[in-house]
Amino acid sequence: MPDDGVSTRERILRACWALLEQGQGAKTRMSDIARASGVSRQAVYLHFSTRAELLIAVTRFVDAESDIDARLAASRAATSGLERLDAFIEAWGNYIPVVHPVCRALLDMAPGDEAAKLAWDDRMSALREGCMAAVSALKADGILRDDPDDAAATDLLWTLLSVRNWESLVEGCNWPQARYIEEMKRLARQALMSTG
Amino acid sequence: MPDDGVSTRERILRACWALLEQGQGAKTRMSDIARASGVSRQAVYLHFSTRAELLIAVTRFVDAESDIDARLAASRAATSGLERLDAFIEAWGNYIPVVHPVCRALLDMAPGDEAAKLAWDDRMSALREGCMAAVSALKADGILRDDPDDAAATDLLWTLLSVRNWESLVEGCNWPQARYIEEMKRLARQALMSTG
DNA sequence: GATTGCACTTGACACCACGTCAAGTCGATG
DNA sequence: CATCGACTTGACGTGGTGTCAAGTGCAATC
Repeated sequence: MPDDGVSTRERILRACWALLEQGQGAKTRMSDIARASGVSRQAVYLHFSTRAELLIAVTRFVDAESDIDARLAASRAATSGLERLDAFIEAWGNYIPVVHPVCRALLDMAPGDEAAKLAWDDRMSALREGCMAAVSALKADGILRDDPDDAAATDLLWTLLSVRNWESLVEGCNWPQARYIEEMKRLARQALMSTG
Repeated sequence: MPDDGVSTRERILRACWALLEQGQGAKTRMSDIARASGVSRQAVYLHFSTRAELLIAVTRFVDAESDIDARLAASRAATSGLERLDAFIEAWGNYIPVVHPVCRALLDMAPGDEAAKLAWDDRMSALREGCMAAVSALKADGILRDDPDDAAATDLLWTLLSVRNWESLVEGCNWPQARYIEEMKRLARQALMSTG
Protein backbone atom coordinates (compact mmCIF):
# COMPACT_ATOMS: atom_id res chain seq x y z
CA MET A 1 0.00 0.00 0.00
CA PRO A 2 2.77 2.47 0.68
CA ASP A 3 4.56 4.51 -1.95
CA ASP A 4 7.85 5.03 -0.21
CA GLY A 5 7.40 2.53 2.54
CA VAL A 6 5.24 5.02 4.43
CA SER A 7 1.56 4.28 4.81
CA THR A 8 -0.95 6.83 3.60
CA ARG A 9 -2.27 7.07 7.11
CA GLU A 10 1.11 8.13 8.40
CA ARG A 11 1.61 10.57 5.55
CA ILE A 12 -1.64 12.23 6.55
CA LEU A 13 -0.66 12.34 10.21
CA ARG A 14 2.70 13.90 9.44
CA ALA A 15 1.26 16.38 6.97
CA CYS A 16 -1.36 17.42 9.48
CA TRP A 17 1.23 17.82 12.19
CA ALA A 18 3.40 19.95 9.89
CA LEU A 19 0.44 22.12 8.94
CA LEU A 20 -0.58 22.67 12.53
CA GLU A 21 2.94 23.70 13.40
CA GLN A 22 2.76 26.63 11.06
CA GLY A 23 -0.88 27.57 10.84
CA GLN A 24 -3.70 28.54 13.12
CA GLY A 25 -5.25 25.36 14.42
CA ALA A 26 -8.88 26.22 13.87
CA LYS A 27 -8.30 27.35 10.32
CA THR A 28 -6.64 24.18 9.14
CA ARG A 29 -9.29 22.47 7.04
CA MET A 30 -9.64 18.90 5.99
CA SER A 31 -9.00 19.92 2.40
CA ASP A 32 -5.75 21.66 3.40
CA ILE A 33 -4.60 18.54 5.15
CA ALA A 34 -5.52 16.39 2.17
CA ARG A 35 -3.63 18.62 -0.22
CA ALA A 36 -0.59 18.68 2.05
CA SER A 37 -0.68 14.90 2.26
CA GLY A 38 -0.82 14.58 -1.52
CA VAL A 39 -4.07 12.69 -1.27
CA SER A 40 -7.73 13.38 -1.99
CA ARG A 41 -10.00 14.83 0.64
CA GLN A 42 -11.98 11.62 0.67
CA ALA A 43 -8.91 9.53 1.32
CA VAL A 44 -8.49 11.41 4.57
CA TYR A 45 -12.00 10.40 5.58
CA LEU A 46 -11.14 6.84 4.61
CA HIS A 47 -8.60 6.82 7.44
CA PHE A 48 -10.14 9.22 9.94
CA SER A 49 -13.87 9.44 10.03
CA THR A 50 -13.88 12.89 11.52
CA ARG A 51 -11.73 15.96 11.93
CA ALA A 52 -11.70 15.45 15.68
CA GLU A 53 -10.61 11.85 15.25
CA LEU A 54 -7.77 12.93 13.01
CA LEU A 55 -6.55 15.56 15.46
CA ILE A 56 -6.73 13.09 18.30
CA ALA A 57 -4.74 10.61 16.26
CA VAL A 58 -2.16 13.31 15.61
CA THR A 59 -1.76 14.01 19.32
CA ARG A 60 -1.18 10.32 19.95
CA PHE A 61 1.25 10.24 17.06
CA VAL A 62 3.16 13.18 18.46
CA ASP A 63 3.19 11.57 21.90
CA ALA A 64 4.73 8.47 20.42
CA GLU A 65 7.21 10.28 18.17
CA SER A 66 8.45 12.54 20.93
CA ASP A 67 8.60 9.80 23.50
CA ILE A 68 6.64 11.54 26.18
CA ASP A 69 6.89 8.41 28.31
CA ALA A 70 10.67 8.58 28.36
CA ARG A 71 10.48 12.22 29.35
CA LEU A 72 8.23 11.46 32.26
CA ALA A 73 10.27 8.47 33.35
CA ALA A 74 12.88 10.83 34.79
CA SER A 75 10.36 12.38 37.12
CA ARG A 76 9.21 9.00 38.36
CA ALA A 77 12.80 8.00 38.98
CA ALA A 78 13.50 10.94 41.26
CA THR A 79 14.24 9.98 44.82
CA SER A 80 13.23 13.04 46.82
CA GLY A 81 9.90 14.82 46.62
CA LEU A 82 11.44 18.10 45.58
CA GLU A 83 13.51 16.47 42.87
CA ARG A 84 10.40 14.77 41.61
CA LEU A 85 8.43 18.00 41.49
CA ASP A 86 11.21 19.74 39.57
CA ALA A 87 11.70 16.83 37.21
CA PHE A 88 7.97 16.62 36.54
CA ILE A 89 7.68 20.31 35.78
CA GLU A 90 10.69 20.07 33.51
CA ALA A 91 9.41 17.02 31.66
CA TRP A 92 5.91 18.31 31.11
CA GLY A 93 6.82 21.93 30.71
CA ASN A 94 9.36 21.17 28.03
CA TYR A 95 6.96 18.88 26.28
CA ILE A 96 4.27 21.55 25.99
CA PRO A 97 5.98 23.45 23.16
CA VAL A 98 6.24 20.22 21.22
CA VAL A 99 2.58 19.23 21.37
CA HIS A 100 1.26 22.71 21.62
CA PRO A 101 0.27 23.27 17.99
CA VAL A 102 -1.76 20.10 18.01
CA CYS A 103 -3.28 20.86 21.40
CA ARG A 104 -4.23 24.26 20.10
CA ALA A 105 -6.18 22.73 17.22
CA LEU A 106 -7.91 20.23 19.47
CA LEU A 107 -8.69 22.90 22.01
CA ASP A 108 -10.02 25.24 19.38
CA MET A 109 -12.62 22.76 18.26
CA ALA A 110 -13.47 21.47 21.73
CA PRO A 111 -16.24 24.00 22.46
CA GLY A 112 -18.27 22.77 19.51
CA ASP A 113 -17.27 19.14 19.39
CA GLU A 114 -17.99 16.61 22.07
CA ALA A 115 -15.36 14.11 20.93
CA ALA A 116 -12.63 16.74 20.92
CA LYS A 117 -13.66 17.90 24.36
CA LEU A 118 -13.58 14.37 25.75
CA ALA A 119 -10.17 13.69 24.25
CA TRP A 120 -8.83 16.89 25.77
CA ASP A 121 -10.32 16.19 29.18
CA ASP A 122 -8.73 12.79 28.99
CA ARG A 123 -5.30 14.25 28.32
CA MET A 124 -5.75 16.70 31.14
CA SER A 125 -6.75 14.03 33.59
CA ALA A 126 -3.59 12.14 32.68
CA LEU A 127 -1.65 15.28 33.53
CA ARG A 128 -3.54 15.45 36.78
CA GLU A 129 -2.29 11.99 37.72
CA GLY A 130 1.24 13.23 37.30
CA CYS A 131 0.51 16.23 39.50
CA MET A 132 -1.03 14.04 42.13
CA ALA A 133 2.01 11.78 42.14
CA ALA A 134 4.30 14.78 42.58
CA VAL A 135 2.17 16.05 45.46
CA SER A 136 2.23 12.62 47.09
CA ALA A 137 6.00 12.56 46.82
CA LEU A 138 6.20 15.89 48.60
CA LYS A 139 3.91 14.61 51.29
CA ALA A 140 5.95 11.44 51.73
CA ASP A 141 8.94 13.68 52.39
CA GLY A 142 6.89 15.64 54.88
CA ILE A 143 7.40 18.90 53.06
CA LEU A 144 3.89 19.38 51.70
CA ARG A 145 2.21 22.36 53.29
CA ASP A 146 -1.09 21.57 54.97
CA ASP A 147 -3.00 24.78 54.36
CA PRO A 148 -4.53 23.46 51.17
CA ASP A 149 -5.23 19.75 51.54
CA ASP A 150 -3.69 17.20 49.17
CA ALA A 151 -6.48 17.40 46.63
CA ALA A 152 -6.34 21.19 46.54
CA ALA A 153 -2.57 21.07 46.19
CA THR A 154 -3.00 18.83 43.17
CA ASP A 155 -5.65 21.17 41.76
CA LEU A 156 -3.27 24.07 42.14
CA LEU A 157 -0.30 22.39 40.52
CA TRP A 158 -2.49 21.11 37.72
CA THR A 159 -3.86 24.55 37.02
CA LEU A 160 -0.43 26.14 37.22
CA LEU A 161 0.94 23.73 34.65
CA SER A 162 -1.95 24.13 32.22
CA VAL A 163 -1.26 24.62 28.55
CA ARG A 164 -3.12 27.92 28.76
CA ASN A 165 -0.67 29.28 31.28
CA TRP A 166 2.22 28.24 29.10
CA GLU A 167 0.57 30.04 26.19
CA SER A 168 -0.01 33.08 28.32
CA LEU A 169 3.57 33.40 29.47
CA VAL A 170 5.58 32.07 26.56
CA GLU A 171 3.45 33.18 23.64
CA GLY A 172 1.54 36.06 25.22
CA CYS A 173 4.38 37.60 27.23
CA ASN A 174 7.30 36.35 25.15
CA TRP A 175 9.00 34.58 27.99
CA PRO A 176 11.80 32.32 26.87
CA GLN A 177 10.99 28.70 27.52
CA ALA A 178 13.76 28.35 30.11
CA ARG A 179 12.36 31.22 32.14
CA TYR A 180 8.92 29.66 32.04
CA ILE A 181 10.33 26.45 33.46
CA GLU A 182 12.29 28.18 36.20
CA GLU A 183 9.43 30.40 37.23
CA MET A 184 7.02 27.47 37.33
CA LYS A 185 9.37 25.53 39.55
CA ARG A 186 9.63 28.46 41.89
CA LEU A 187 5.89 29.08 41.90
CA ALA A 188 5.09 25.44 42.49
CA ARG A 189 7.53 25.23 45.36
CA GLN A 190 6.10 28.33 46.98
CA ALA A 191 2.56 27.15 46.48
CA LEU A 192 3.00 23.61 47.72
CA MET A 193 5.89 23.34 50.14
CA SER A 194 6.00 24.26 53.75
CA THR A 195 9.68 25.15 53.58
CA GLY A 196 10.86 26.98 50.46
CA MET B 1 -40.04 52.51 19.35
CA PRO B 2 -40.05 50.43 22.53
CA ASP B 3 -42.87 48.16 23.62
CA ASP B 4 -42.46 48.37 27.37
CA GLY B 5 -40.11 51.29 27.46
CA VAL B 6 -37.25 48.96 26.65
CA SER B 7 -35.55 49.24 23.29
CA THR B 8 -35.33 46.22 21.04
CA ARG B 9 -31.59 46.48 21.16
CA GLU B 10 -31.60 46.13 24.92
CA ARG B 11 -34.11 43.27 24.82
CA ILE B 12 -31.71 41.43 22.54
CA LEU B 13 -28.76 42.14 24.79
CA ARG B 14 -30.60 40.92 27.88
CA ALA B 15 -31.98 37.85 26.15
CA CYS B 16 -28.55 36.97 24.88
CA TRP B 17 -27.04 37.42 28.31
CA ALA B 18 -29.71 35.21 29.85
CA LEU B 19 -29.16 32.52 27.24
CA LEU B 20 -25.41 32.53 27.71
CA GLU B 21 -25.87 32.16 31.43
CA GLN B 22 -27.60 28.84 30.99
CA GLY B 23 -26.24 27.40 27.77
CA GLN B 24 -22.93 26.50 26.25
CA GLY B 25 -21.55 29.63 24.69
CA ALA B 26 -20.50 28.20 21.36
CA LYS B 27 -23.84 26.49 20.81
CA THR B 28 -25.95 29.59 21.27
CA ARG B 29 -27.02 30.50 17.76
CA MET B 30 -28.28 33.75 16.36
CA SER B 31 -31.69 32.17 15.83
CA ASP B 32 -31.85 31.13 19.50
CA ILE B 33 -31.08 34.64 20.57
CA ALA B 34 -33.68 36.04 18.21
CA ARG B 35 -36.36 33.69 19.50
CA ALA B 36 -35.47 34.46 23.11
CA SER B 37 -35.72 38.17 22.36
CA GLY B 38 -39.12 37.73 20.77
CA VAL B 39 -37.82 39.19 17.55
CA SER B 40 -36.96 37.89 14.09
CA ARG B 41 -33.49 36.66 13.28
CA GLN B 42 -33.04 39.53 10.84
CA ALA B 43 -33.95 42.08 13.47
CA VAL B 44 -30.92 40.93 15.42
CA TYR B 45 -28.73 41.62 12.39
CA LEU B 46 -30.37 45.02 12.13
CA HIS B 47 -28.83 45.92 15.48
CA PHE B 48 -25.64 43.86 15.45
CA SER B 49 -24.09 43.15 12.12
CA THR B 50 -22.29 40.08 13.33
CA ARG B 51 -22.40 37.45 16.04
CA ALA B 52 -19.05 38.66 17.34
CA GLU B 53 -20.31 42.23 17.48
CA LEU B 54 -23.34 41.13 19.46
CA LEU B 55 -21.27 39.21 21.97
CA ILE B 56 -18.90 42.12 22.37
CA ALA B 57 -21.85 44.42 22.97
CA VAL B 58 -23.14 42.00 25.60
CA THR B 59 -19.83 42.07 27.46
CA ARG B 60 -19.93 45.85 27.52
CA PHE B 61 -23.53 45.73 28.65
CA VAL B 62 -22.65 43.36 31.47
CA ASP B 63 -19.72 45.58 32.45
CA ALA B 64 -22.07 48.53 32.71
CA GLU B 65 -24.87 46.66 34.49
CA SER B 66 -22.53 45.15 37.08
CA ASP B 67 -20.61 48.31 37.63
CA ILE B 68 -17.19 46.89 37.16
CA ASP B 69 -15.74 50.36 37.60
CA ALA B 70 -17.14 50.70 41.09
CA ARG B 71 -15.71 47.30 41.97
CA LEU B 72 -12.27 48.31 40.84
CA ALA B 73 -12.46 51.69 42.57
CA ALA B 74 -11.86 49.99 45.92
CA SER B 75 -8.56 48.59 44.76
CA ARG B 76 -7.42 51.98 43.52
CA ALA B 77 -8.38 53.51 46.84
CA ALA B 78 -6.18 51.16 48.87
CA THR B 79 -3.34 52.86 50.66
CA SER B 80 -0.74 50.13 51.05
CA GLY B 81 0.60 47.96 48.27
CA LEU B 82 -0.53 44.76 49.91
CA GLU B 83 -4.01 46.10 50.49
CA ARG B 84 -4.15 47.12 46.89
CA LEU B 85 -3.10 43.71 45.65
CA ASP B 86 -5.71 42.00 47.80
CA ALA B 87 -8.42 44.44 46.81
CA PHE B 88 -7.61 44.05 43.15
CA ILE B 89 -7.71 40.28 43.31
CA GLU B 90 -11.00 40.47 45.17
CA ALA B 91 -12.57 42.92 42.74
CA TRP B 92 -11.54 41.13 39.60
CA GLY B 93 -11.80 37.62 40.99
CA ASN B 94 -15.34 38.19 42.17
CA TYR B 95 -16.28 39.79 38.89
CA ILE B 96 -15.16 36.79 36.85
CA PRO B 97 -18.16 34.62 37.74
CA VAL B 98 -20.45 37.45 36.63
CA VAL B 99 -19.00 37.95 33.17
CA HIS B 100 -17.83 34.44 32.73
CA PRO B 101 -20.69 33.08 30.63
CA VAL B 102 -20.26 35.91 28.15
CA CYS B 103 -16.48 35.62 28.15
CA ARG B 104 -16.88 31.93 27.49
CA ALA B 105 -18.93 32.61 24.36
CA LEU B 106 -16.51 35.23 23.09
CA LEU B 107 -13.55 33.02 23.84
CA ASP B 108 -15.16 30.06 22.12
CA MET B 109 -15.44 31.92 18.87
CA ALA B 110 -12.11 33.71 19.11
CA PRO B 111 -10.06 31.02 17.36
CA GLY B 112 -12.09 31.39 14.19
CA ASP B 113 -13.07 35.06 14.34
CA GLU B 114 -10.65 37.92 14.17
CA ALA B 115 -13.02 40.49 15.67
CA ALA B 116 -13.77 38.30 18.66
CA LYS B 117 -10.08 37.68 19.20
CA LEU B 118 -9.29 41.39 19.10
CA ALA B 119 -12.08 42.22 21.53
CA TRP B 120 -10.83 39.57 23.91
CA ASP B 121 -7.23 40.72 23.69
CA ASP B 122 -8.44 44.19 24.40
CA ARG B 123 -10.22 43.11 27.56
CA MET B 124 -7.17 41.19 28.66
CA SER B 125 -4.87 44.12 28.13
CA ALA B 126 -7.18 46.20 30.32
CA LEU B 127 -6.78 43.58 33.00
CA ARG B 128 -3.04 43.78 32.49
CA GLU B 129 -3.12 47.49 33.33
CA GLY B 130 -4.70 46.64 36.63
CA CYS B 131 -2.05 44.04 37.34
CA MET B 132 0.67 46.48 36.49
CA ALA B 133 -0.79 49.06 38.84
CA ALA B 134 -0.89 46.52 41.66
CA VAL B 135 2.72 45.54 41.01
CA SER B 136 3.75 49.20 41.00
CA ALA B 137 2.03 49.70 44.33
CA LEU B 138 4.00 46.81 45.80
CA LYS B 139 7.18 48.27 44.43
CA ALA B 140 6.38 51.70 45.86
CA ASP B 141 6.10 50.02 49.25
CA GLY B 142 9.42 48.33 48.67
CA ILE B 143 7.96 44.86 49.08
CA LEU B 144 8.16 43.70 45.47
CA ARG B 145 10.65 40.90 45.08
CA ASP B 146 13.35 41.53 42.55
CA ASP B 147 13.96 38.05 41.20
CA PRO B 148 11.51 38.56 38.38
CA ASP B 149 11.62 42.15 37.16
CA ASP B 150 8.53 44.40 37.21
CA ALA B 151 7.34 43.36 33.79
CA ALA B 152 7.67 39.70 34.60
CA ALA B 153 5.87 40.21 37.89
CA THR B 154 3.00 41.77 35.96
CA ASP B 155 3.03 38.88 33.48
CA LEU B 156 2.85 36.44 36.32
CA LEU B 157 -0.02 38.14 38.14
CA TRP B 158 -1.87 38.58 34.88
CA THR B 159 -1.53 34.92 34.02
CA LEU B 160 -2.48 33.85 37.52
CA LEU B 161 -5.68 35.87 37.37
CA SER B 162 -6.74 34.65 33.95
CA VAL B 163 -10.28 33.57 33.32
CA ARG B 164 -8.94 30.16 32.32
CA ASN B 165 -7.43 29.64 35.75
CA TRP B 166 -10.68 30.61 37.39
CA GLU B 167 -12.45 28.09 35.18
CA SER B 168 -9.93 25.45 35.99
CA LEU B 169 -10.21 25.83 39.74
CA VAL B 170 -13.82 26.84 40.26
CA GLU B 171 -15.49 24.91 37.47
CA GLY B 172 -12.97 22.17 36.86
CA CYS B 173 -12.04 21.41 40.47
CA ASN B 174 -15.24 22.59 42.16
CA TRP B 175 -13.54 25.07 44.39
CA PRO B 176 -15.93 27.42 46.11
CA GLN B 177 -15.49 30.99 44.91
CA ALA B 178 -14.24 32.16 48.31
CA ARG B 179 -11.50 29.57 48.32
CA TYR B 180 -10.43 30.63 44.85
CA ILE B 181 -10.08 34.20 46.05
CA GLU B 182 -8.14 33.30 49.16
CA GLU B 183 -5.80 30.95 47.34
CA MET B 184 -5.14 33.52 44.63
CA LYS B 185 -4.27 36.13 47.21
CA ARG B 186 -1.86 33.75 48.86
CA LEU B 187 -0.32 32.67 45.57
CA ALA B 188 0.06 36.22 44.36
CA ARG B 189 1.72 37.28 47.60
CA GLN B 190 4.14 34.38 47.46
CA ALA B 191 4.92 34.98 43.83
CA LEU B 192 5.42 38.73 44.02
CA MET B 193 6.45 39.82 47.49
CA SER B 194 9.84 39.62 49.07
CA THR B 195 8.35 39.10 52.54
CA GLY B 196 5.33 36.80 52.79
C1' DG C 1 -56.74 61.55 5.39
C1' DA C 2 -52.88 60.44 2.38
C1' DT C 3 -47.70 60.14 2.45
C1' DT C 4 -43.52 59.16 3.98
C1' DG C 5 -40.23 56.93 7.03
C1' DC C 6 -38.80 53.64 10.25
C1' DA C 7 -38.51 49.28 12.75
C1' DC C 8 -39.47 45.08 11.95
C1' DT C 9 -41.04 40.52 9.38
C1' DT C 10 -40.84 36.93 5.91
C1' DG C 11 -38.70 33.95 3.04
C1' DA C 12 -35.25 33.09 -0.18
C1' DC C 13 -30.44 32.77 -1.09
C1' DA C 14 -25.07 32.50 -1.15
C1' DC C 15 -21.28 30.73 1.39
C1' DC C 16 -18.29 27.70 3.82
C1' DA C 17 -16.85 23.46 6.23
C1' DC C 18 -17.92 19.05 7.44
C1' DG C 19 -19.32 14.72 6.37
C1' DT C 20 -21.62 11.19 2.94
C1' DC C 21 -22.47 8.66 -1.22
C1' DA C 22 -21.90 6.31 -5.64
C1' DA C 23 -19.31 5.33 -9.46
C1' DG C 24 -15.00 4.84 -11.42
C1' DT C 25 -9.64 3.97 -11.85
C1' DC C 26 -5.59 1.36 -11.11
C1' DG C 27 -2.47 -2.04 -9.48
C1' DA C 28 -1.53 -6.28 -7.10
C1' DT C 29 -2.83 -10.89 -6.24
C1' DG C 30 -5.51 -15.04 -6.70
C1' DC D 1 -8.86 -12.90 -16.31
C1' DA D 2 -11.40 -11.67 -12.16
C1' DT D 3 -11.51 -9.57 -8.09
C1' DC D 4 -10.25 -6.95 -4.13
C1' DG D 5 -8.54 -2.97 -1.86
C1' DA D 6 -6.83 1.66 -1.76
C1' DC D 7 -7.63 5.65 -3.75
C1' DT D 8 -10.05 9.44 -6.92
C1' DT D 9 -13.80 12.26 -8.71
C1' DG D 10 -17.61 14.81 -8.38
C1' DA D 11 -22.10 15.45 -6.57
C1' DC D 12 -24.91 15.96 -2.55
C1' DG D 13 -26.94 16.84 2.27
C1' DT D 14 -26.52 19.67 6.55
C1' DG D 15 -26.10 23.47 9.72
C1' DG D 16 -24.86 27.83 10.78
C1' DT D 17 -23.67 32.74 9.39
C1' DG D 18 -24.60 36.61 6.94
C1' DT D 19 -27.25 39.06 2.74
C1' DC D 20 -31.01 40.57 -0.05
C1' DA D 21 -35.56 42.12 -1.53
C1' DA D 22 -40.13 42.72 -0.84
C1' DG D 23 -43.66 43.41 2.33
C1' DT D 24 -46.29 45.06 6.81
C1' DG D 25 -47.79 48.20 10.22
C1' DC D 26 -47.46 52.15 13.01
C1' DA D 27 -46.42 57.17 13.71
C1' DA D 28 -45.28 61.50 12.66
C1' DT D 29 -45.84 64.85 9.20
C1' DC D 30 -47.83 67.31 5.38
